[in-house]
Amino acid sequence: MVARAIDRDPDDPEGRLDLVFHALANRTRRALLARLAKGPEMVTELAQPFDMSLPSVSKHLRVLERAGLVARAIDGRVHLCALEARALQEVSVWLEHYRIFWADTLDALARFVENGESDKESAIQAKRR
Amino acid sequence: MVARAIDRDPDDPEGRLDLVFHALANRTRRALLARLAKGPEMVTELAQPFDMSLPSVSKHLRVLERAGLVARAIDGRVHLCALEARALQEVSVWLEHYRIFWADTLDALARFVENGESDKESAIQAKRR
DNA sequence: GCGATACTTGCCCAAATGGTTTAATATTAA
DNA sequence: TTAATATTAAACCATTTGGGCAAGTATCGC
Repeated sequence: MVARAIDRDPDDPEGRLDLVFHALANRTRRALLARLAKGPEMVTELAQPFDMSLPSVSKHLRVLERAGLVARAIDGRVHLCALEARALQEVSVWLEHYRIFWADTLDALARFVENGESDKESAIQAKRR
Repeated sequence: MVARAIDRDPDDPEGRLDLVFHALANRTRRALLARLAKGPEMVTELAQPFDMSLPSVSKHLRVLERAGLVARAIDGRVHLCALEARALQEVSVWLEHYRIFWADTLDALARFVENGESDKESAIQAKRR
């Protein structure tokens, strides 16, 4: 009844965002990405630090792969996984539309800190806007 | 068996990321955010464009609220909802750690476009790195 | 060939998700 | 006071998720 991730058209930007955000909404998968940020790794090595069975990690990797966050190079029996930033960049583009909503607040809060509370009113003002 | 969203410690950054990414992993909720980016709205107005029952939209709003993406001001029987950017900013901070992984590729591709293919090799090089 | 190694697949299970409909609650207006 | 409005709550349902284990499939080294 609910559209499954696997049914989503990969050419549909909303569908890709569904896949990417879903993939990121799990701390094991985010930890895998953090690991891959240091360089490519094979599946067994990736799974090693997790208190979890290998098949579970394998499934998490597949979710990341389908989201375009991980690329896989199969070399014999070893699957080498690497971070694929394209999908993260799509998230960044999406986020950009909302940046205006916190930029002002941050600027004002930064001034507030720098000026030692003297700019408190404008900080609150910015937050309310 | 699996940790539920509601069980997550809101002071735990990973838990907050779980909540935010999960909230964003649904196109109805992203559409609600896009709507709220134009200004605060009451629940009924927010729900109006969606081919979905009001209680469903109400639940989506609660998910967004728990993730810190939406703030609610109750005025009589009307609940006014507003975009709350704090949580999106956390996503931005998280994403920042990975920016380096696509910045190079983008720079090289930009040069590639500017130089009319003359820089093709370095673009591919950057992509491979 | 044959065992060890590196993975994936398939099946099971409890819990979460996303939707529905029907109440319930609270506030406003007539 | 009574009816309409705005919204949530509760109960229900199908599907997805995330975990486990056991079995399958390649591939490598001897």
